[in-house]
Amino acid sequence: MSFNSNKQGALQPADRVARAERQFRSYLADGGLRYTGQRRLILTTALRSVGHFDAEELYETFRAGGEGVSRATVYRTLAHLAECGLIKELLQARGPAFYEAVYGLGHHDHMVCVECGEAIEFCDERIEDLQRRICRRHGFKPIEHRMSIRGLCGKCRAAATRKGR
Amino acid sequence: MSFNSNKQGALQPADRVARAERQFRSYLADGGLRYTGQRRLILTTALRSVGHFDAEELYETFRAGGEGVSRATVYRTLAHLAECGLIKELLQARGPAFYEAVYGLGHHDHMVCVECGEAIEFCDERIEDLQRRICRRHGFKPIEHRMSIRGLCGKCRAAATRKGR
DNA sequence: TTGCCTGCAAACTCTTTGCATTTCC
DNA sequence: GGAAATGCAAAGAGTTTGCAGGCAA
Repeated sequence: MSFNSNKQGALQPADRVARAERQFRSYLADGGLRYTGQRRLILTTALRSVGHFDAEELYETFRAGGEGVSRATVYRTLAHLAECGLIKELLQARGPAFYEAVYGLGHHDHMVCVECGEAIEFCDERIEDLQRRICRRHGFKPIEHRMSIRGLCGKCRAAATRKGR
Repeated sequence: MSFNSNKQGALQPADRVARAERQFRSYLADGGLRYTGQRRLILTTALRSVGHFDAEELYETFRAGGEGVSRATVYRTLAHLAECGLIKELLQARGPAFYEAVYGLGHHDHMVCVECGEAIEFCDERIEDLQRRICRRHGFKPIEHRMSIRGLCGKCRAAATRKGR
């Protein structure tokens, strides 16, 4: 929400940004892409951010600071940063909202295959218990929780192996 | 994805739908709302659904079946069903996508306060380990996971208690 | 008969895209 | 000099909303 200049000495001050910058350049170079001023600005601002942020906040920060970066560039660059693992989209949810009937059925979590989209349901009481404990420790009163694991299901995994690699 | 008529004898056939119907009517009555034909149709179709579905699929099912229910009504009714707990929105994410910088910082999950929006980060290695085991058991190869617990943070919880109740 | 509900279409929010122009290497 | 990036504005997807007429209680 706020993009400060990191004046209040954190653990890894500018060093973390410098390393991230190197990683980003390397990622870009691998794809024949360029490291432009806008990309550097977005990278450093995102990395210095405190807590969570969205594209619009970032865009407004630049506008307010007189640094011209268009909304489109912010979106395009965030996608790159997420792809190379420097930032992460919380609760990634592209496309329409999905529902499922839960009445009369027990609680469960999901494993979703990134290849075929299949959703495997599971429920582990030990995990549920640990979650409750963590909440208690933080004085947090849970209302509900969601857990989803993205990955490759058995079938797609086998198929991928068969195709070599 | 498919809304069959539940011909292949499940565990609780029409009974579950009947009970859910009662709960929905009660929820509606409490709010001075009405139980219309469209709402019944949406409720029963959603409850008989196999797996996950979205608003558009539901809408298309009605259109294909010659039952006229508008898109707007589907959206409005799904919100009601979710509010009274008969269905659940997977990965609820309204509004813009949120990001956070992760480079150089460890993995963690979130507790998000529904009142003030504060996000508390945590990480529990035992949970992580259990997740890996569950994946292995299902032949699933995890790429990443997300876990978030929605509830009331300590401060908001105390504030709510103070206000009576 | 009283409003809540519906359908329609327009509005809205967030994000992506096409295109002309600029920039980087 | 040529590919890639940018900015702009328009398009796109998904969802919500205003309003006139319909319908449950």
